[in-house]
Amino acid sequence: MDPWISSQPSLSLDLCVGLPPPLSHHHHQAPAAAAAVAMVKPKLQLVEENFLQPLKKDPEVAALEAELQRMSAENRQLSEMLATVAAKYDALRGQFTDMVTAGAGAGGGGNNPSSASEGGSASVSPSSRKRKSESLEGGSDSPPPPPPPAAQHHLHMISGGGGGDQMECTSGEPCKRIREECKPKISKLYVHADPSDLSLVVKDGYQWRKYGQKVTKDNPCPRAYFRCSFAPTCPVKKKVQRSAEDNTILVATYEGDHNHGQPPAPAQQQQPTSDGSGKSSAAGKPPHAPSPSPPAPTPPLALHHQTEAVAVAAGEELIRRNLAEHMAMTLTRDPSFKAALVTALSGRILELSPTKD
DNA sequence: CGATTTTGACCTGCGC
DNA sequence: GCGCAGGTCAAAATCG
Repeated sequence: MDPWISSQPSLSLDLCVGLPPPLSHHHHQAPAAAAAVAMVKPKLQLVEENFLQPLKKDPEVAALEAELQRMSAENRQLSEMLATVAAKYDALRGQFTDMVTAGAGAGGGGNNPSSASEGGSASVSPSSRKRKSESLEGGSDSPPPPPPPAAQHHLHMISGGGGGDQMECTSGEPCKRIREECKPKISKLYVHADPSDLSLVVKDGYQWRKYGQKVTKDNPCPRAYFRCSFAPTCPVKKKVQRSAEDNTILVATYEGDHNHGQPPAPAQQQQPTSDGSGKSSAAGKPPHAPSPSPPAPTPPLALHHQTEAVAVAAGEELIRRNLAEHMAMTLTRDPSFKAALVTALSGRILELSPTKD
């Protein structure tokens, strides 16, 4: 089992009913899970407020303690269930990793069926972008683009390295080769998204402005084109498209390099805005910033020169976040879990109700 | 009313 | 040269 899971406060199912809430720092670790659990939080707070009041009678205290013990037992049960689920997930993840590794070894770079089309389009776009770059920025020899500091539930991140593995052209076409070399670095993110969520929004901490959408040939799902709107001169572009094979996977392709720091709004809360409207959910724009603290001293710029190993490490972190959110969503969507929770809480509320005596 | 999204038209590169 | 497909533009629509 993944030790990380058991260390996550928001995943330990430690509801702490009746106790001062350990509202600690898990916002930084598993914001999505915290957000999901927040659905039941108001009820908990209601209970807590009553519980923190001076206790009236000893029998009542005894009853509450008994109830607390019962809840604790239930909590332990749920924790065990979670451990089992996590173990199964770990096994599946191992299998998935093996499959990906095997696929990469055989395909030589194309580990995703959709990556063929992505790569194909990427090989076309630079030329058109080149003509633009001639007029816009005078040959920015900016460093290779960074994998953006993704703060969402990413499944996989691949730092494409526009210069690296895509330079396999041996047909001896100098012009083509030069074009390839001028190509901005491309990195891909594989993001797990709710299939019902029709919006092609990948919240990665940056502000994006959508400037186009296109249905591509080999994928019925439209591809959305985004531009970094935080800085007018930022050359970074992003393409987001659902995987043709798995509708729950969003493939985000980043091109270019941010020439600015990360916007102040952290992409921490990834409330699944699965309203399908895709309207007011500005692309990549976090709904609101929970902490008014100023932006960190431009971590993205620091990340720009990270090695691929770091990118992989970030991918691991993202996988964990993804797991956290997925589990939280699964739990909160489980009717039996909700029913049990509501039963326990309503019983407690009735017990503490002033109209009781 | 300004910012953002939508969407059809246009441009460009590539393969045949 | 032609057609196709991807990428971008820009006017209209929409939202806060």
